[in-house]
Amino acid sequence: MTRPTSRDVAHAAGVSQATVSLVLAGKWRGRVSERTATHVRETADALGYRPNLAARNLRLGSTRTALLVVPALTNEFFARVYTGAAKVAAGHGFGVVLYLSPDGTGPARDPFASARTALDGIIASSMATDALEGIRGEDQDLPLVMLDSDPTAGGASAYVNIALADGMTAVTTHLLDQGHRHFLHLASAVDSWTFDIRAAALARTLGPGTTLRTVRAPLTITDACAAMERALADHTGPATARPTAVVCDDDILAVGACKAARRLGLALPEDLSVTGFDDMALATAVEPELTTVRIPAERVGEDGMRALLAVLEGHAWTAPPLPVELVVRGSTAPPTAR
Amino acid sequence: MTRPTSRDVAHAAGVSQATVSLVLAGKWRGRVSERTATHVRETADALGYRPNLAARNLRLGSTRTALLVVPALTNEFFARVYTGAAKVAAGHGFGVVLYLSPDGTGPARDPFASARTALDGIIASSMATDALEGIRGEDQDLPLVMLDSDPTAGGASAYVNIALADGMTAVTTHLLDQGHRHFLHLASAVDSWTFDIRAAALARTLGPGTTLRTVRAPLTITDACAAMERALADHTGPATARPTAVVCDDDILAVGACKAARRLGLALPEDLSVTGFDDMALATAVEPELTTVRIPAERVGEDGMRALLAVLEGHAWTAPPLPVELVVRGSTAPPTAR
DNA sequence: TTGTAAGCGTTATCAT
DNA sequence: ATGATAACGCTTACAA
Repeated sequence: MTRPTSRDVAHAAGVSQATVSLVLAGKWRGRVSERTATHVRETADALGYRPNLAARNLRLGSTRTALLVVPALTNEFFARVYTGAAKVAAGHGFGVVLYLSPDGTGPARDPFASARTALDGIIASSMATDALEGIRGEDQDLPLVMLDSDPTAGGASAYVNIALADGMTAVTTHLLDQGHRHFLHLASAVDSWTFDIRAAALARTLGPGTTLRTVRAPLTITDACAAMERALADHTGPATARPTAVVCDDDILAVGACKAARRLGLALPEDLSVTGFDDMALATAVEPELTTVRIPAERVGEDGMRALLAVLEGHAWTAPPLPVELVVRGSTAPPTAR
Repeated sequence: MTRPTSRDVAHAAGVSQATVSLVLAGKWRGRVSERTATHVRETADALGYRPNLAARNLRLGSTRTALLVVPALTNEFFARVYTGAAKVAAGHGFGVVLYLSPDGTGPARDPFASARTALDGIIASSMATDALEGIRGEDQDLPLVMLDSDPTAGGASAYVNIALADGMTAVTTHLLDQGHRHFLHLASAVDSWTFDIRAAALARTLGPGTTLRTVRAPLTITDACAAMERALADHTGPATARPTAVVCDDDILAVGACKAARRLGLALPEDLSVTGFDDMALATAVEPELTTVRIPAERVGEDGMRALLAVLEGHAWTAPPLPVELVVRGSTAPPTAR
């Protein structure tokens, strides 16, 4: 037996298709008698009727589907963003389909070919500005919500931002208070606004009498470790002042930095303090646990979906940046005099 | 201006809608002249025509969409499975929509309500057998591919399996060869076939003259650490033989076990050997790096999608279990005599 | 209060 | 080689 249609339900209940549609859509107030309404619902249940979404979408012209564009899922941050977005979407009868932007944050190539669904809107997380163009070029009038991206770039329907600068200022201040003066910034190699803003906040917070050196690495533990080993190797001689604190753009980078330090025989946190960013599961997996900045990743996804829903209903959507929290753990300590 | 339809393209090109459809579907061999075919394609490009998928789905009765059911995305294993499935799907013009089964592996409640798409098939990963019923109950005739699940349970259209028993046997043998005799099995608290088979292989491989104790914990680092601390606390006195090797169902559990050991003042791997399972990024994040069993997670997703595609084309699909690989790192060593 | 009918954009079957 | 036409299952005026 094939799946029952609304016509089958109508026939079985002895009413018209229109009545079935009205009842099941819940908009029958004063248009269908209470008695027939319940009767229709019962027969629909009995037949196990579920509406054909393709037909509904065709008729309605909307699919109640959002596309979430993220660089990768193996990064726990984006997995959490998806989880949050999907949760809010489900509560509103929406679906979320993922698109993994191929080259990390490079221009997204035809997201519609792979996410084979008609879309009501797009949510993009931590994308480079030029990647935005790649998406927007396809469909100029599709609502676009940007998460964790440059709000001054324009072009999007709404922005969900995070108080990243506050977070970076907080860790930096924490390290300064502990007496650190020589900093190494282990930055992400991908050129993205979300990382630029971290660098800016770090540089701004460091006052006079401090030194700052920047090293970039791809967002993997091994890459970060290698980059860090090279960077610290420059400081083996007593000529230049070795940094006593390493500020990382990300927990993954921080873990790599810790590995490198250990390989070079440095004790953590006595010889070197290391800080992360994001506070993912990784941060408490390692020893010592990472001092880091907690980002409410699920909340980012939730607000992204809320913003999209608002835009779709014609409302503008704005909200203050999501607050972050400094989490002090064992990977930071005052520098030991030597 | 609204999006152009095939009718608009037909009108602009001066041909009928049917011709447009044939040309764009690529099935016009000997039915449409070469000249008009290229003309149609050009006008379609010029107008920026893209077919309405809702209409196509309605007409064709299939959506070219698969539902992938996983317990959670924050577990890197499932993120990799998704990535593999999505990659293969994209190559065949298919989409993959995710459904996060709420309670880890509990019965999935109406996956269709949240993944609001008509589906061509379902791929379920590492689900408990009763969760299978929850899904299948909705649509009896929908193709179902089970990943990493009991192939003898029946009911699915195809199974993709992993040589987990081989992997567990390999780690166990590795530990036995190193001289370990007293084992602790840190098992997953979720009751799933994928973990049952690990336990069975472990018990089977341990010969006479060995002891085995089992402790269960939820799949988080903190839970694993707590469970492990309780378990090892029982062995503080010299009365009972403290285990020298902890075999874990998962890298996450293993990391938790390492933390617990360190808190109790045990040195790794001298005082205690710990092994993981999966070989996720976590395994090399910690110090010492985990001896573990590498599972080709992306490959699992890829084969799952391939199996579904085969089933949809009416072919049966079978393949040998995916091979796994023992990766020996620093978390295991011969037990030190005391 | 309920039924009739048109149309959403596509593909497939028939004529021409 | 091409065009007219009928579905696919649903929603929503409008008619009764």
